[in-house]
Amino acid sequence: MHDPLLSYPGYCLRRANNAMMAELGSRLAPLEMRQTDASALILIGANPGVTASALGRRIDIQRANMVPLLNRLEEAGLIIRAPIDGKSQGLELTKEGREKLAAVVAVIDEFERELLERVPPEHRDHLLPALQTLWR
Amino acid sequence: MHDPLLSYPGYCLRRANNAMMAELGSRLAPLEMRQTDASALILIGANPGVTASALGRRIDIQRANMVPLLNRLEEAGLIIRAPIDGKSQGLELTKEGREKLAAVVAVIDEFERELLERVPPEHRDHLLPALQTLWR
DNA sequence: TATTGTTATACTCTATAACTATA
DNA sequence: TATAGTTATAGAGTATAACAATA
Repeated sequence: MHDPLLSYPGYCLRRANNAMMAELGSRLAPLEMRQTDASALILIGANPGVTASALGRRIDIQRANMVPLLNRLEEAGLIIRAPIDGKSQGLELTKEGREKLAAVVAVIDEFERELLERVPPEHRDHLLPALQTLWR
Repeated sequence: MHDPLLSYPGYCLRRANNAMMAELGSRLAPLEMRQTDASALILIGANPGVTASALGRRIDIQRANMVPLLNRLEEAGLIIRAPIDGKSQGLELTKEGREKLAAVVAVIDEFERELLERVPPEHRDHLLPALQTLWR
């Protein structure tokens, strides 16, 4: 079949994203983590005390949609919500959260390593900087 | 805020995809086209007589989900379903479909051009081949 | 007055299962 | 027996509007 779509970077970006995110999702599933859960866990680990609002802005998730995400992490015993003032809460990892974070990072590091290995060596180092210019 | 996610190609792939697809979606909206509609229209135009099943396999959309998509295109007068045998239908563009296709391709070509322009010249030619290896 | 956290809700996209009819 | 087209449905993910309480 003739496929003009293959010459479109945007189309290939979408297909590559779909394929890679499906793969990552299936690797995180045994840890009972979604991709957004993993992103949040990593950022809370790197920024203890961050608020839900600031975290949502960083990973581009609406405030309203942060609520079920953080509820999930809290109910799993991975984070606590510590009041900062009467309005804000600082998010912190629990001991279980730090252990889960280590497991998540191990999965993601392996995933990212294999992702880059799929890219031919002559293109490999260009991928990350190219992608970063498309949204930052 | 410290953000370890920025060093992950997979994460940047997702963010780049979200940003670019949101942009493309907003450019296709005035044409009353979704991205999958546009992909289907392009492939039907390039492969007259293709079946719904073959088209779905090519653009990775389940058979079941092709139905509302093709209904949309047919009700908009853009395609016809021409029986091949008692089981299959060949998809064809109508005159309106060919006109819509031209408009869609114009929008996408401009979008793709601007996408590539955002990528620094030293990385630009590496993007498409790198992305293609991630799903083909 | 702007921001935080929250609730409720709707919409899109996608996945799955099942069915009929035909190759 | 495998495939094409279809229907119905359920689950994610996300977007929007509104609210109370606080900075």
